[in-house]
Amino acid sequence: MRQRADGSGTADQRREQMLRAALEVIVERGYPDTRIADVAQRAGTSPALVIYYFKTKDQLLTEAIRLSEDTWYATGTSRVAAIDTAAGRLEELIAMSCLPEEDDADAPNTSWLLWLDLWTQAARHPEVAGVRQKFDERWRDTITSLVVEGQEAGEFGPVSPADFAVTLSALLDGFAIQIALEDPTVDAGRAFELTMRFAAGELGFTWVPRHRAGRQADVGQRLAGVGAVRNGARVDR
Amino acid sequence: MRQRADGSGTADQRREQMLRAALEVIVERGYPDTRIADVAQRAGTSPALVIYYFKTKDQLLTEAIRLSEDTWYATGTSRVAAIDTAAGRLEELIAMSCLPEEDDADAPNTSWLLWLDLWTQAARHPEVAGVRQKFDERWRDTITSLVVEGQEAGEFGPVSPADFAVTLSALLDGFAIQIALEDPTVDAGRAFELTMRFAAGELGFTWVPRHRAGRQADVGQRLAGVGAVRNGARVDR
DNA sequence: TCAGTTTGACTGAATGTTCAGTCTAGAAAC
DNA sequence: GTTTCTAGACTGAACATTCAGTCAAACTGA
Repeated sequence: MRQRADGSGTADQRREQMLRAALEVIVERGYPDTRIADVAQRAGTSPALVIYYFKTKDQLLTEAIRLSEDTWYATGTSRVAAIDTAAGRLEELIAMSCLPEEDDADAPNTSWLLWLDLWTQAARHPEVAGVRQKFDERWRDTITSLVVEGQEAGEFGPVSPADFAVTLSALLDGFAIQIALEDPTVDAGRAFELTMRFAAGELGFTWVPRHRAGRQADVGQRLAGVGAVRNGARVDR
Repeated sequence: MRQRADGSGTADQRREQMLRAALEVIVERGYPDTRIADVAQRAGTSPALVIYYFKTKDQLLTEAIRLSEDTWYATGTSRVAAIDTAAGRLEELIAMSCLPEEDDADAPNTSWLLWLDLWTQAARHPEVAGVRQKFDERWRDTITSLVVEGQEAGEFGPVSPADFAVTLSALLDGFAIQIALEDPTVDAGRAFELTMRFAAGELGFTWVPRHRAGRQADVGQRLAGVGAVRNGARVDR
């Protein structure tokens, strides 16, 4: 609403700027070691101002994580919605939790590290637990209805959508850990491939990895072609 | 080696006492919020003594987590070794990461919460990262060789043991999160069942849950019969 | 056997640092 | 002139770690 003299923008912009700063710091230093002073510095303001906007440190961090999850989900599902086959949509869904986003300047790269912090905090802080719970439910629901759609379209076999959703999301979470911790034996590409194989086997559609020798090429392709819809999933049941 | 007058035992016992105390506190308060004073109090000593034994707080906590993982793995695998079919061994392996241990007084219940903390710390502290890395490798190797054994015995079909191990361990980690955070839709029993179904499907053996209506009963059985070997896995390929 | 010495276990009281959150007051917008 | 923002300086509490010793068991040598 208000335009500051120095061009720093409205109060809302100020808030978001701080939230983004907070996210960066959380990813770097971890949730508990994130200091208000760090966030303030990165946002180019004073600690006092940060507290002025967010009553407490916890509120700031919780809101930051919520923002991150929400934007991640929103951009991901919008990409998903543009795909016409259920199998393709599922592939995109899996890609969005395995393969790195192109890091757009205005979309803070949802780091898997953030998830680790989210889980750990959720264990002890009810406030955060609520955020995670909702986020997880939404995620599983998304998978569930995607499966139902695929079944109605005849693309997928008759498995229990709920069971499949629970299992797939667990698998993705597990791989997220490996990716976040940069496990040498499980990089993002392998996680993606194994997950796709699981999904294909379980739901009964055939899937062939596009670039046999090129997981990196796959990632590169994501980075290069923004609008290019991945169409490797072939349905033939 | 030395016996104290008050019966507090040798230095080694002291150390272990502190490590166990540390584990309890970590589970309760979380890794970063664990204070030396807490550990000292629970071990019935002074903060200074804790530092006397473990140079720093980090060393104490890292060692505590290592101890926990090692005893968990050791007791689990010894149970596994007593089973004669590969499918049965696999089931026990899965049970040990899904279903709660009987909480023996001298074996601190490996809480899944500990894993969350382990992962989060591993992300930022190389020392901890090493511990996790080794632990994970060992775990996947265990699964891999179990699969190979099963294949040689003709119990399992011809899947890639390495791929299966990576996928299964990711799935288990993912479920561990849900269990740790007490997700209402994914309790330990359901996680166990879904994981077993995945394993059975993937490896090609048939598996029927023992107590259809009784996941809880299943856990209860574990709690009751210590030596009773679970023998629900039937191989028939 | 026993004074003297060493050594490891242990403690209470500092010390110093790190931070979240407050206070005061000035600048900008309306 | 009043409300909304903003920052610098500050406060108070929490905590890890240090230090300067105490205490008792174990060893040593006569």
